[in-house]
Amino acid sequence: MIDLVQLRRDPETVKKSLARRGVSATTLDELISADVTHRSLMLVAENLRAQIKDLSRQVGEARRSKDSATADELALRSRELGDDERRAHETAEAAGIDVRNLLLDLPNLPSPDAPEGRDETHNVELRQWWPGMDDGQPFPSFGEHQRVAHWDSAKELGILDLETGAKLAGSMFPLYRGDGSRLIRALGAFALNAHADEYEEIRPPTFALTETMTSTGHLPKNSIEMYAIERDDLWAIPTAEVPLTSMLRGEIIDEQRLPIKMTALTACFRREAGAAGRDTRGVLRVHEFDKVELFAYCTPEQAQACFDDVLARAEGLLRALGLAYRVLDLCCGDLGTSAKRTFDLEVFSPGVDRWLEVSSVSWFGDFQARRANVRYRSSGAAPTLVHTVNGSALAWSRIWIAIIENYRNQDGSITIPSVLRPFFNGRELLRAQN
RNA sequence: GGAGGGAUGACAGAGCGGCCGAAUGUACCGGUCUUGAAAACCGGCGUGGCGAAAGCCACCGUGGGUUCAAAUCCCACUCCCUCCGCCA
Repeated sequence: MIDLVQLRRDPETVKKSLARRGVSATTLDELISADVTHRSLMLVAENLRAQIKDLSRQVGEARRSKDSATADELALRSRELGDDERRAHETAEAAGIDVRNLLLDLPNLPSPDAPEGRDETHNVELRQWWPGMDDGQPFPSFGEHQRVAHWDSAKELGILDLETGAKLAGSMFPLYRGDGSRLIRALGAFALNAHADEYEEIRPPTFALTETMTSTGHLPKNSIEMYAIERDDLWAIPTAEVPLTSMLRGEIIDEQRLPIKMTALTACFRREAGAAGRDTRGVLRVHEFDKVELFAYCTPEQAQACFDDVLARAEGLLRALGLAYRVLDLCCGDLGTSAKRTFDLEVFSPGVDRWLEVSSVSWFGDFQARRANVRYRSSGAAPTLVHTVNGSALAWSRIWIAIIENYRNQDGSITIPSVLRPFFNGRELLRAQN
């Protein structure tokens, strides 16, 4: 949620900033006038309320001094005002809901540093990295044995069973088996271990209440993207960002505690409505996948350092896994609703012959904190909204693809990246199993 | 699932339907005293909205209701605690 006070004080700046992401000035003018209406209606209602309270106070005084004639008369007047007050209050409240709805619809102001652009074609590639690059080697050229899509090679190895997954939960719910399953587990454990030095490990609930989803901004807008368990008013989380952002909802944090850094490995659920058919072969796009998330609540001053740290950790994992990747600076038009700045990490996978998004690192400013009402206080000062930063490190279903495809050998076996071998009892190869 | 108890400011903990936005204690901030600290004493100390300010309004788990007037009465719900049952 953007800052309404800022919009009031400096509408031009807000308009200019949001125009970069395609929000029209008319939309903002609408909000501004709704806000004016709301405030004037509120003033009317509050004045009536003040009069009623004053009269009621006088009734009490009259009663105490046994002047019941005056008391009755005052009570009657107050009662008459009551009907007006109720109506005024309802009108004002409705106007307030209008304002809130308009406000909830608006995306965050992009960072001044975010590149211009309407859609993903305008994203800026900042850099690439690949194994051996630091020693002057060129981008890897891949052999024919690596040009095999994972849906073929993994099936051959017996580590991915999409048919059985579909039998259990429908299409796009993958079932990994044997070493395929173990590889997923290894990746999650590897990442959590890597982050545990500075980030508190959290294992949150996989489901969240409507109230929680709303405070993170996932509801009401994105409801078709999420799985719901209506009977219990629960939603399957699309990312650990949801529970982590809400952990300190409504609280005022002592500045000394910031930054608060957390990491969590959870399943993530996405309905991918409308995505069927495109880029969905194998496990390119699935309804359920595991992801390790990094998250920080921080002061505005700490935000840049936190952002850099999350990005560095995500990149660090990719380097440790020996996978070629690139970093994209998302343009204004491609930013998620809540983000001010986002860097995506994409890994190259030769079998499907494309870059796969495996991480998204975002700085949200106080946008999420305003809705979730998370603030901090530095000694004596008024509470201030925190900033939030988060990023995946990493989303495993696509890393899994990249490993299966990049590390495929001529005989069809897969070389296990060295950092993962401890999770395979030291084994180096992943072979066909029966 | 059954029975009972509870939910008030950072924490603890009062609060006959009417000067209660809320006693008191602790913590915290400022000051006096002190070489310094502690103690003692004095003062301050919730959040949000509107407003230039004075001030007004809202908030005592949540949502309704009764009343001229609700933290206080009524109803529903949520959460927590204790006991019983069931069970990874």
